[in-house]
Amino acid sequence: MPRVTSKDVAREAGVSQTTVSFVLNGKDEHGLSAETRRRVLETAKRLGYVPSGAGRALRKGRSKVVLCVVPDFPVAEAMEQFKLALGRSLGEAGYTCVYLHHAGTTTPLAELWQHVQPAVVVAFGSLSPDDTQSLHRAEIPLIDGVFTPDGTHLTGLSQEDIGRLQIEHLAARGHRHIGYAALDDPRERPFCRPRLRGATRACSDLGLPAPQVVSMRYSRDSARNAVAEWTQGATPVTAVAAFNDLAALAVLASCRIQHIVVPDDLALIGVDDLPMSSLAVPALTTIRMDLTAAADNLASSVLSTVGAQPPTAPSGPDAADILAIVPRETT
Amino acid sequence: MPRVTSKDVAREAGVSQTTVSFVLNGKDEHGLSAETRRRVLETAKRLGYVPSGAGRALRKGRSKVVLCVVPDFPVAEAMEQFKLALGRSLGEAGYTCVYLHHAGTTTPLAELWQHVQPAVVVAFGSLSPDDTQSLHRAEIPLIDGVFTPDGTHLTGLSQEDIGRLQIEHLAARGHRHIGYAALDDPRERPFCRPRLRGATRACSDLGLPAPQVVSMRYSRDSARNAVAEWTQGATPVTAVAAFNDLAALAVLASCRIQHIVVPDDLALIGVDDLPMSSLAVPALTTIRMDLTAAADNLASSVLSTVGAQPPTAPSGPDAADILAIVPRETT
DNA sequence: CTGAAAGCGCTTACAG
DNA sequence: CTGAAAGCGCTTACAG
Repeated sequence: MPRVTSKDVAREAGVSQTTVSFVLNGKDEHGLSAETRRRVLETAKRLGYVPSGAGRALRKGRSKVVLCVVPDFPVAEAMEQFKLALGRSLGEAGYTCVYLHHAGTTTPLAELWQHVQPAVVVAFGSLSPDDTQSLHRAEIPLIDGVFTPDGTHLTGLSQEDIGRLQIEHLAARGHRHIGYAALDDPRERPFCRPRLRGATRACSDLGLPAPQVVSMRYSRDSARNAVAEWTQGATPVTAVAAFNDLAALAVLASCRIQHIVVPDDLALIGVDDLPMSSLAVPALTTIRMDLTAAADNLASSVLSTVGAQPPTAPSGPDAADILAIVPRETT
Repeated sequence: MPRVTSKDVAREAGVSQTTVSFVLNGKDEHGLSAETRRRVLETAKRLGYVPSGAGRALRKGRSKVVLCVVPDFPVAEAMEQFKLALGRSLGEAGYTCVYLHHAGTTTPLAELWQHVQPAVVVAFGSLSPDDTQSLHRAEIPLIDGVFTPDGTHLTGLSQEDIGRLQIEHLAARGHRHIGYAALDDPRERPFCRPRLRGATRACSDLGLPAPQVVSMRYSRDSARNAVAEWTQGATPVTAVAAFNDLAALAVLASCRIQHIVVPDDLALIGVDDLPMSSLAVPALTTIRMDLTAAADNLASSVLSTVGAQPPTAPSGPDAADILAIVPRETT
């Protein structure tokens, strides 16, 4: 059963291929009669016509694919929700949103652009200068650094605000000497650094001493050392903001082993609201992100980049709505 | 800067477009001279020629894209590793591996096939009958149910073996009355059921009573009830195999609240080896999967489906190598 | 207001 | 052993 082409629709509707194309692509300026328009639409639907991506891409030099490049970063479970939401929004606008997982040395990305000819590339994390340049040469628009501080306006999701929110929560509970659990993993750095910066600024704004930063890994030893640093200094810390829930959970486990009572001896707040966090004993206070809202914001940015939508003012939910404290037992 | 086409290569190398195509696609049967071949290859490289995906797709009706459809299932962190490995293997064979996150009611998948014209569709989880049929009509090969029991030969990853391994480990530690923590989430069912089946069969093979199955959710209450069921019956259970680490961690937290000593009162084994599992107190015994090996196996299946590789006997690492017990403190 | 025709870059059946 | 030509399905400049 051969594929239904626009030629078939044209013949069946008794018009030319040109007219079919105009109708289907909403080229109003040609002033098609309402009747012609209706008939074409009806015929296309009746025949189950689906335009050929290859045909269009070949002709226009650009496909209707939005290529999202995901680097090797430790994705939160929540990221899946983000992908679903982004795919839905873009799908409604006629774009197919597709993910490429790229850890450095696969095929050079450069080849890929030409191979796939995406309408736009969305890079989570940051692309290498080489890749950026090759994209530029291919005249493919790039939306870069979605989750970095520079990308805040794209999603409404501010990494800095996350750190700030943690500090504000702890300060509101009366804490003045606060520790920060940073993560010693290069893949996390793009997230960790801005969060820490936000925390540091919040301390400064609130007149608190800067947070006592300890860099740790996901291991018991590492968490133990971190706790020791926080509790055994001259001015021990009474609360810790952790880069994420996993780090917080490591700290929590370590406290238990060392008989440090949470939250009385040490309060604790994470980020992510992992399923595990509500199960921990005591249950972990954390920050939840509404990634669906963030994805919808990103979809708007993407669509305005490809000209499928007028550039919107950042009207969507702003950071205040995207981030929410989930107060539990560790603070 | 206009794109380099095969015509450019032909002109530059002093041959016809036909010859360029033959050389680049390895059509040996035409008996091209070694010299011509060399010159074309050299020229293509020098000009930085990348074939147009759109051109080829339009001509052949099929692109060099492998489309992986991921349903809305709670992905383990480890899945990322799988994606990276699959992308690398397929990339080496000239295919671009791309992921579509599809939660039911986005654009009907049917449209997508025609839009993107993938060489093959790989479905994690199972596709709806409608989607399967539309794929069939479009004559696009489908590799379905990658992580279901039916897909075991594709990856070498057997869900049943996971359950079996858990039971064997517990039995070797002397446990005879074993509980199974199943998960009350439809999205997990494709994984949970076969794992449970494997566990049940292993018990039967070992002459043990069938596992006492309790279905739970990721919540404290739910875990508490589960533990109560296991410990307060006529013949209490001395060990629990959990569907995954998260369920095991919920049980572990619940044991702690109820002063049930793990592993002395109740032994516990999970699946996944989450980062969190080594941090728990006591640290969780679990099963780790080598998803890189599984991905390489899948890549072979995919390539042989598209005819890019002779069908391989399942030569890769088999289940025994893909699954490994990680013994820790809970057993 | 609508249509005929060209051309995007590729592959391949056919002709030399 | 190699090349000229057709055609995949689309969009759009141009002509009526």
